[in-house]
Amino acid sequence: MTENRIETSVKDQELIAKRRQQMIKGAISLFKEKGFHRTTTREIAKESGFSIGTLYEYIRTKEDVLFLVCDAIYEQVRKRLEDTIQSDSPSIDNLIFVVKKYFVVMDEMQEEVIIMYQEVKSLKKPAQDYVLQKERDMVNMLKEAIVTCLPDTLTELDAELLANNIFIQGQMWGFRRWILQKRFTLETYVDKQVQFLLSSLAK
Amino acid sequence: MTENRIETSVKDQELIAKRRQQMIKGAISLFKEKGFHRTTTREIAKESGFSIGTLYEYIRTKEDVLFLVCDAIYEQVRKRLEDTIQSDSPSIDNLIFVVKKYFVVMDEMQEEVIIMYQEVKSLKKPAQDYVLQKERDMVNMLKEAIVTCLPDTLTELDAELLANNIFIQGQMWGFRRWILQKRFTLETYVDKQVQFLLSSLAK
Amino acid sequence: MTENRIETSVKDQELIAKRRQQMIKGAISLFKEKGFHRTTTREIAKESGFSIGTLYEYIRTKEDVLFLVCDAIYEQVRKRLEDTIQSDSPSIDNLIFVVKKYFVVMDEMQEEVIIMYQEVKSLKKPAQDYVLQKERDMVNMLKEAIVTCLPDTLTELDAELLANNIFIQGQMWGFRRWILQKRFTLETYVDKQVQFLLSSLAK
Amino acid sequence: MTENRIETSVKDQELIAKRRQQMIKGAISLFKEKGFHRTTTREIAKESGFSIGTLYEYIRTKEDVLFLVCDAIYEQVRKRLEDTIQSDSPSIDNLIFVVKKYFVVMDEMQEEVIIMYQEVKSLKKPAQDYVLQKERDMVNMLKEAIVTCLPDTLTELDAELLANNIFIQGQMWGFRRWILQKRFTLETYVDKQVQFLLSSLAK
DNA sequence: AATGAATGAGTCTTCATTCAT
DNA sequence: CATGAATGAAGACTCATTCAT
Repeated sequence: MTENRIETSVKDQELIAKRRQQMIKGAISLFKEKGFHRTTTREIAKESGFSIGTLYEYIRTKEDVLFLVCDAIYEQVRKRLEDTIQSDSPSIDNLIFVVKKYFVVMDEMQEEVIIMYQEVKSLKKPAQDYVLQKERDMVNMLKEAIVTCLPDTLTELDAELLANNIFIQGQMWGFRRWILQKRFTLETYVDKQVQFLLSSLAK
Repeated sequence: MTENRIETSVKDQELIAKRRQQMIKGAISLFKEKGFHRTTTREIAKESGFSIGTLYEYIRTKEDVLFLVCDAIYEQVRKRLEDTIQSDSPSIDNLIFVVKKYFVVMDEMQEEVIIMYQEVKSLKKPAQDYVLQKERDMVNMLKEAIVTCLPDTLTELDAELLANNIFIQGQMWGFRRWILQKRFTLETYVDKQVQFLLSSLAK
Repeated sequence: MTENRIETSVKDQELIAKRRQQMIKGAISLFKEKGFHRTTTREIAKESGFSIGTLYEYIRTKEDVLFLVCDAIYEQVRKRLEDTIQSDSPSIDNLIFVVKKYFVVMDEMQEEVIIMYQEVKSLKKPAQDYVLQKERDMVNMLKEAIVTCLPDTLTELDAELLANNIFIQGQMWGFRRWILQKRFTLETYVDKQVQFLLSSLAK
Repeated sequence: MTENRIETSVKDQELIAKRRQQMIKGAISLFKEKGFHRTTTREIAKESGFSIGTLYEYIRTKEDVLFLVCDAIYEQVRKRLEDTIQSDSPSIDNLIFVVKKYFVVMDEMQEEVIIMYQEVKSLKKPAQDYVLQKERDMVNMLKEAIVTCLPDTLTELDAELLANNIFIQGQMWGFRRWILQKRFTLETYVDKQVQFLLSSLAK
């Protein structure tokens, strides 16, 4: 579930959801452009369409905004991954399909991923833990897909490492675009990575 | 050569080198702890062992410190990688040796790598370009090692992607230690990665 | 109208006018005492009756304060000169009246004039041009008064120079008080200057 | 005599004179460009051709430089005025000659005069008094010239005011060049001022 | 006498946060 | 609930001055 722990002066839950949606959208757009530290709360308020006073009705500190943003991004990635994975017919082809889909999602969410990579460490420990747990969950989803599609082929640990590698390779497509996207199209990148993967799995 | 582009009020080149060394050391220690944005110039000066005025005799802006730090870190990684790679007997075993050594270097420089990942984007475009070029250079070194050790096995592009993957996996060992180092020792991590790698290369 | 070009974070126009009034008053008082460069923004804020943060809600840079001050002073002089000049019965006596009135105004605004003389050059070119134009306007007002009251007596150029001389003599009464006010009362100064003026005009 | 009151660590009087000459020249050049407050002691040292350490061997504080500069400028004006005035044949024509010459000097020393006008008030009281006394002396020289050339025509006080007016008009030629030099050449300015002067003296 | 590296008090400016309306 | 003016702690950077060499 999306985070609820952040205190509010406002009672109306629907309103809170709405305002936070605006806020997250505005903030992401700004964080993409200038990063968390260089973005001011005033700018966030403005971009979100309300006043600085109103902003503080829905959060307690600036860091809350970052938390909300991180949470929202992870949630989005997770949902899209989840939709892809709920496959009924486990097979290698299915795994390939899942991986490819994951890379496409990562391609579409490049900027968001960059935010995560750079700013998560600005969160205080508890919030960071909360967010990183979501990342663990996602890696786990990949791992489950691997295990399901390739039973008896890999040890738990191998599956885990593989899931991690895939997960990272997806993120890096956006994070290291300055080097990767100069030399590869998304398609060739995906194809080649999948090919490496498969051949490493063949006995 | 380490970067010289940053303006100084001081003329004595040796002194500049010495003071900057102090500065970089102090700054890295602080950046590890609290990141670039949360570290003040005064703290950097103090940690470096001189006054704020002296700090500014050797740099122009706070960002210069970050640049110096990034430059120094890359340089260090590059040097260690270079030392490892200059092998005379190209072979698969040699490649494995290089890769393993690279992982060890990354293990020893975890904190520094984290700084790079999080703060490089805080540099202005030209400085960022300069630093990222160093990263490209390093990936290239790995690629050359691959091509040399495995001639006729891979296309240029394949070698490049492989180099990238290895490079990233090394970095991630430190960057994602919260997930990886909970489940793997350095040794098992390295072994398994190398194993995946090799099997993907076997014809 | 008084200058509006300076950016504000505050929207309420009335409040802006009020706060700027406070600010100008406070700043003039400080500039009189220690000059622009030796006055800190904090002092200006305090003297104006609000915090440093509030000060910066109404200006962008310290120089803005100087501009506001210069503008306000010129505006005040101009207004008082304007009130005096709108005469319906042009005559030598009327001119004399205007000149004498101008000297009185200059006497009352000695300190302000000193500020202008010393600090206008600290403004950046565009602001300086804007302010100096006001001075040209005022000289022109005097020139018009001369031409109107003494038609056919002087060439344009002569009138202009005369206007300049009068203008300067007025300002110098305050600016050079350390020499003039030791030897003259305002009254004798004015009388004598007017007398020189008249006799130089007599054919 | 040029000022001697400023303390020095150096003994060699000739050297002091030489270094101060360099210093004054350098400082004037800088003050013309950016004013006293915006010029740093480092810049002064550099422009003077020696190090910051050496600069402080010949002065005690930055204000000392300003004092030296002001003193030097006044001394220069005074000397040139003095040279002109020592006339043996007092007459109206002689007075006219002196006045015209004074205007020419002022034309040649415009920038220096501007410095004086703007910065003298930055001196502390005693230094300021010392410098302003020089100005009084010069006005007095003009007054003496007037009285000598036009005996029995004017009262002391009238002569004094006249001297002041002339003195100021000379200074203003440079100080207000943005308005005067747009409309007058030096020649017409001088001619017209003299003409006004004379006609005001004719009985 | 000359040098220039070191110092740190002082300056302008920003921005997260509060609170009266 | 919404607004936006007010606050002041904190931060980057400058520069006059000193002093060891």
